[in-house]
Amino acid sequence: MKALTQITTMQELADAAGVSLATVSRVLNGSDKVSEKTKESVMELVRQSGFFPNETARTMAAGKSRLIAVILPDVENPYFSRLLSEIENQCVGHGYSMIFFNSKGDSEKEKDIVNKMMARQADGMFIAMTKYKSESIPVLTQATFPVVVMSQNIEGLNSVCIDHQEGGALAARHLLENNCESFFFFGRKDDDKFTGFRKELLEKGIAEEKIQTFGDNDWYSTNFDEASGQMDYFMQEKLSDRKTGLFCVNDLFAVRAIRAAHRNNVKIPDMLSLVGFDNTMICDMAYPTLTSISQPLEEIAAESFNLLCRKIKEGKNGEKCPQSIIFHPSLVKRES
Amino acid sequence: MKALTQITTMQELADAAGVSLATVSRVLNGSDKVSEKTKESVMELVRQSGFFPNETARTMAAGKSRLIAVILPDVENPYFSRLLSEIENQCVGHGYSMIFFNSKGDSEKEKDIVNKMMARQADGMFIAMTKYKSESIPVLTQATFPVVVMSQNIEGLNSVCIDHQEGGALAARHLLENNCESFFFFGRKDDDKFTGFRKELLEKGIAEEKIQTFGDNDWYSTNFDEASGQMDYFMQEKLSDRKTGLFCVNDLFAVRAIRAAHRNNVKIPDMLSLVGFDNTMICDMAYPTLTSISQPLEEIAAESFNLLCRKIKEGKNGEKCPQSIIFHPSLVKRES
DNA sequence: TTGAAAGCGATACCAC
DNA sequence: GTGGTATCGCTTTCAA
Repeated sequence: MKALTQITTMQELADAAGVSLATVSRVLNGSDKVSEKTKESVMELVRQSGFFPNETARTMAAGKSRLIAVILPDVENPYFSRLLSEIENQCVGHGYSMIFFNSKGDSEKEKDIVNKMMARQADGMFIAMTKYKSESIPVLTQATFPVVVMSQNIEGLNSVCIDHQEGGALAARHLLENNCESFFFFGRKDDDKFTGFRKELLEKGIAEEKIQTFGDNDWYSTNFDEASGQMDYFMQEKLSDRKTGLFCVNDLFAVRAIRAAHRNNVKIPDMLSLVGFDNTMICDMAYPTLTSISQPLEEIAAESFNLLCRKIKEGKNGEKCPQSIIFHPSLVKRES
Repeated sequence: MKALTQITTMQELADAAGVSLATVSRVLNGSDKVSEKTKESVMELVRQSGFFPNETARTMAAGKSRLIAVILPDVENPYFSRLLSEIENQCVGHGYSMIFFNSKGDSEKEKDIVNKMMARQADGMFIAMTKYKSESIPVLTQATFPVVVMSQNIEGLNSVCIDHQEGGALAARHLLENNCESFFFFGRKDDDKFTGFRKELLEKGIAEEKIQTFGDNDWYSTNFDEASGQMDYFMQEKLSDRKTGLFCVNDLFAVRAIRAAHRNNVKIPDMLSLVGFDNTMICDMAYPTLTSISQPLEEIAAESFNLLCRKIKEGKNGEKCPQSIIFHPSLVKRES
């Protein structure tokens, strides 16, 4: 007879309980076809021995791993670390474990990860991307598990995100209300945020030439020193006598703008009005505090998780009709 | 005959290659006891079919999962998100996948995670804790895999961290050099940082009553609104005519102090000199920029990983002699 | 309600 | 060098 603490397999537990391996399995999986009596005695033994079923073997036999992969472009961005925290909360709260990857926006890496996760029999995947046309999208579509994209609405894939154009429009409206007369976007021209920003401004009668962009890089990979240089240049060369409005692709860059404003003696919000994006914790840390476009992160995480779970349950059937959930962003006014 | 793209198991691959399952396994695991010729033909088939061996089955058969668990108290703290990023880099770079957990400093959660990870046959674990006497330590010691603690030096466990007392001493010296005459620590009295801070000040002839602490909570769980209130109170009631020095347990709180200083018209660094801890990205975002104690995060991550790998290789033998690696912190002077 | 046994897809030992 | 096969610890039919 084994000592209780030495029980490491269900067979040993079954022997100790005087039942069969199959019965122990049923008890542990909450099957109803077990008599209360045997269920109790088995559970008692489980408690006493502190037995945990081997999850690898479970995965192998059942084909489900209770493992969810999460790919983010950059956890060091407070927006993504917050997102990660919310997702982790959802996963662990629902009995899943989370495998995390930092992609740095590299689509080769993303593809590798998808393969790796298929090999691990992951049940599903969350991914946030930074490119609109990532080469990893086809791979994502053909994964053996459902994928939910959390950054943008991608055709053919389940997506949960905000309406970025609407975010841009909110920023535009705010800058207009603050009497700005020329407008700049720090980020890529093809960013939906800029599309919405520009559209709103044009509709409100702003002249085309009063709307410009700069810092046209992949934002996730731009190093901040370079951005700071661009901001300095902006402060020195681009400001007119009338009030200028600056909308930044994310809060991280907006804070760089604030620093550059200090360096170049540009008064915020007197000469320059500033709007960031993501409404991260750094908005309140900056001086002056940063006005920003807020994403309902908790809802995004929760709905993403619900959607993924639904797709996991649907299995191969549901994979043909990807779903999109679009949230509305909101403006959080602060001092900038 | 299966189509190439349908090959999902090593047996199928073996059939297609006209060799045995065992041979395929040898090829895939880089065994030398395979002729160049068969190795080439198998590899060719692997490439053509895009075959990936099932990692779950590998884990099951070999007993090693190439899975490493990481537990952090709070990814939203930029210090930890940076640490996570470095660790992820190490893990993925060395062929491991990383399962991530946010513990919120809850030792019950930590214990659960250890059990879960044993069930998943994790190869090792990194953990950062916030309590000196966490109840999860005994569980950590008895895990089936090696554990490396990344926040403090804990007896009986592998640890990689900085000398927190030295960090406190650096802060003290800096405040002394800046002519402060009274000294405050925002954080717990029993924090090593304070021990070192206080010791250094006393040695330099500062009177005991000139050294105080406030905000004596578990720092990871304190909500920032509460901290802001405490900072306001501090600014209003605790500053004397002579210059005051404030040392904060981390940068997050130090930034709250800066905000409170603005609100209460306290000039930094004229009336108040401020030192944070961790030297996170927010030091450069604050205004004035924040002087902080820096931890060599990249080295900490790299050495932690090396240590963990060594312990994994040693197996059951090496687990009896836990190792500690202590780094030196450094002061990064900025405007505060 | 219970038990026996067939997988799940690899690894690694033992023959040849 | 190569192949056959026991094995890892569980889930899940199928019978009883």
